[in-house]
Amino acid sequence: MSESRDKVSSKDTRQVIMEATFRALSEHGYKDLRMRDIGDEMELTRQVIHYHFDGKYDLLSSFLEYIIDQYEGSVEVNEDAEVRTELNARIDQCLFGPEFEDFSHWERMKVYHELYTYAQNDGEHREIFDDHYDRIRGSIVEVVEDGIEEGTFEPVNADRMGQLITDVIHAARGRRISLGHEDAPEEARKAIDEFILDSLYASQTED
Amino acid sequence: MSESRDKVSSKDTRQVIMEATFRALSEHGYKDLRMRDIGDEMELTRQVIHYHFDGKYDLLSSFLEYIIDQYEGSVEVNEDAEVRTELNARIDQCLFGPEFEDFSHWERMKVYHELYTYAQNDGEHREIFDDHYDRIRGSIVEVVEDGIEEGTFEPVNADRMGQLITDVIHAARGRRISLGHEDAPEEARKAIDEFILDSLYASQTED
DNA sequence: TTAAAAATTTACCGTCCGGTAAACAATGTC
DNA sequence: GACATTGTTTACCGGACGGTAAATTTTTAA
Repeated sequence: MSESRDKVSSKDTRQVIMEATFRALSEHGYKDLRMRDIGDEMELTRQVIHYHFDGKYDLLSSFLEYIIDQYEGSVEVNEDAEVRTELNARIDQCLFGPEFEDFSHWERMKVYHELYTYAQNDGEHREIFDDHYDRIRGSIVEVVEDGIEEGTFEPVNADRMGQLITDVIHAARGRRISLGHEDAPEEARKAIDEFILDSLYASQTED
Repeated sequence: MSESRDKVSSKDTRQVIMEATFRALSEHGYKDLRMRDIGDEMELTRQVIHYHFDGKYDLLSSFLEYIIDQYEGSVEVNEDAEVRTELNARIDQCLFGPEFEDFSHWERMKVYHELYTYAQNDGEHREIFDDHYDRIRGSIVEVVEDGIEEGTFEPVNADRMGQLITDVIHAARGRRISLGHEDAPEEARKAIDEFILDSLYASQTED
């Protein structure tokens, strides 16, 4: 019984630090984040961070992977579902988060988006995000391609279509987060339905 | 002859500081911007900034308005043009910048986008950006409404359509800037044409 | 020409922040 | 139970950064 009891020793500490970093980041923002702020969010002292991570930059890099993993882990795919249903499901997951309103979801997205934007100034972080973005877009493109192959969707340029949908999702989330437009995701959902997806269903009866 | 000669006294200094701030911001990023960096970008000493602005925050707030004014000033409207042409022109301006490749355009957009994202942590800056975003979206919605009124466009929800286009533009620019996807604006342009604008032209012959 | 006002520079300071070293506690091992 | 290893805390430092005060130059107004 080396773990899961009162003392959290070793591996769990990194997890504790990650969560504390999340809270600190979400309160102070990337620019004003101090190691001290992270320390204030945990029961341990801030110096313990230096034992587990090689300085502030290393910590933030690890955190970046941590929060991206959480994002991707929350997107569940269902290969067997009908393509129209599955496409809608994936769009909804990206726009509204996993299942019934998780209260921390938008807080996480806020931090995620801030890190995303700051990554433009750091080659390493930028690459991590680029790969991640690729996977998210890929999960949309995938369904579009499947739909085209089986003849359910019009034979459009799947990459371009997937990219467009991903962009709209991204922008709507960013608008909700940065400008406080609470209805942005819902409105984006409607716009996608009314103005974009019809290009996929063109030859069919709309319902 | 109080100005416009060798000595730049008074009003011009603020302009010099703004441009120096732009360069410093574009080199170091918002997070790592030091007053010293701005000083290094001008011929004057960094302390002169404190004479013209009330500290770092005041400087950045002024800079925010400065760069937004530049953005909006670069968008030219033509009320007389045919609505389809005018809509395309405005989309292009937002996506590619004013006229033939201005080399500083994307550098300015990079700074603009970074400030935009950081604004989420500052109520005052956030409001400035929100108003600005409203005006940009408005300039798109406007054309769509005109087109619907004169019967050139389908009677869609103009606000939703304008918002969608604005979102796509914003996302594509962000992707080019943050992830280095050089072709994002061009691809977005094609996607808008192929998958979105057709909802406006539905009853007409496509060309 | 000269004195006041405005603008800029030089020199300097207090504080804040990331990081480290050494002391201390807990855990595992024989 | 001793002792090495790992993990955490306490105490502290050096440098960096924003800001200021006073000296200096430039401009404006008589």
